[in-house]
Amino acid sequence: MPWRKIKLAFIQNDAARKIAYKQRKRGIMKKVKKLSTLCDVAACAIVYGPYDPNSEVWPSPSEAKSVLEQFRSFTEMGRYNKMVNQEEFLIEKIAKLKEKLNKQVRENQEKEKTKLMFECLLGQKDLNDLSLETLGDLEWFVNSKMEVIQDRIQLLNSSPPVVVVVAATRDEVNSGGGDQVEAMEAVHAGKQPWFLDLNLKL
Amino acid sequence: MPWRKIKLAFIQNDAARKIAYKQRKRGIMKKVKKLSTLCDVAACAIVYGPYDPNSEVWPSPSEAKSVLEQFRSFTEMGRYNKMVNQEEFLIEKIAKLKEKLNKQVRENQEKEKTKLMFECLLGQKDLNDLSLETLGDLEWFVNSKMEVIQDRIQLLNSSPPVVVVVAATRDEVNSGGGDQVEAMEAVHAGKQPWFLDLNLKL
DNA sequence: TATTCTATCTATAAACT
DNA sequence: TAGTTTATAGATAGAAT
Repeated sequence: MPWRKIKLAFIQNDAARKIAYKQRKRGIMKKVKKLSTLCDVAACAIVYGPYDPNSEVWPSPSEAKSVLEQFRSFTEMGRYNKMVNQEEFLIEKIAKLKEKLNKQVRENQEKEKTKLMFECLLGQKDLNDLSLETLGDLEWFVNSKMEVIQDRIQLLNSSPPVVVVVAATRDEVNSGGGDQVEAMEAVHAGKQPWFLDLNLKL
Repeated sequence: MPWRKIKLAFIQNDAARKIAYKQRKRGIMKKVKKLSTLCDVAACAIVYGPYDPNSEVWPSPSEAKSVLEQFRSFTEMGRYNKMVNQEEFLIEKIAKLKEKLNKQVRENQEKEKTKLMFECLLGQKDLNDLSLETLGDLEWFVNSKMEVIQDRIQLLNSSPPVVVVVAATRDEVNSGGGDQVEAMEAVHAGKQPWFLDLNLKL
């Protein structure tokens, strides 16, 4: 951009981040509008900023909803019978969400540990902050990986960036498709698209 | 834009419109991603093009879904105003749980990516198994870490100040005993600590 | 803090391959 | 039809106000 190119990463400075948010949000809305106008496509944009009290929506909340509605009817998945036994449904919903949340928390703890280890390895975290138990885990983990790492080091020293490998591999994956493709195939197969089952969620 | 500034109106020419659609769609996705990254905001973008068979979604169908749910609850909260107290209570509870869950999920995804990256770097995971989207994330992540790592390399090549920290911390551990003592002795003897090799070579 | 300015970076219409 | 190049319009980070 202007005076300096900024790194594509979270902007630490609060003021700068807020300004960037405001400007870029405006820019995005503008571009969405242009795309819609120039090519006559149905589009909507939603941004939930931690700064403004109400979220930003284009063209408008109602029109954005109508865009979603449009596709609901398009796939003929639209009309749902009125929900009976509302209270029972909600209670059940809560139970399921709680269960899911607990599972997530457990998984989080496990990943937290793994991540912590790597942060230490990268020198991003001070080893003094770690508990005795965590240090034990860290040592074990690293020791167990030493052999693999040494091999890896040799490989990386000879041939350049991993990024290149990634880029090269992307093409192959491209034809195979990811879960996004999978999801779209599901839609085309007549299943309930993820973005249409909103009325099931609350 | 380039050679000629175009009028902000529907592009009559089919070919030109299709090209513009493709390019601008890509540009929008890019900008949404940037906004989300730079300012850490929840955002999603959906474009239903008359040209491509499958609609374009960012960041992923699943994440977009979670953002849309927030949007929906925000805009349609009024619908439940007339509900009786019990139901209202339950609904509010659901909303809070959802929010918490979504946050957990996002955190999880972040950690998943971190872990995945290291697994790839360690050669424990085959890049061919990754989806296109995941590879994109991976590439971004690796790129973002490159700078830090390069700095780290320079630091580690000159002097190993981390060793001091480790040794200091290990003394506490020492009372617990174990083969850690051996490792620490190696450190004190001036050898390169095991976890520094990794940084050096990545 | 918000607005405006400006130098620079990014996006992209058209040409080219 | 799709990818690359080029020249220009648009977006925007930091400074000025």
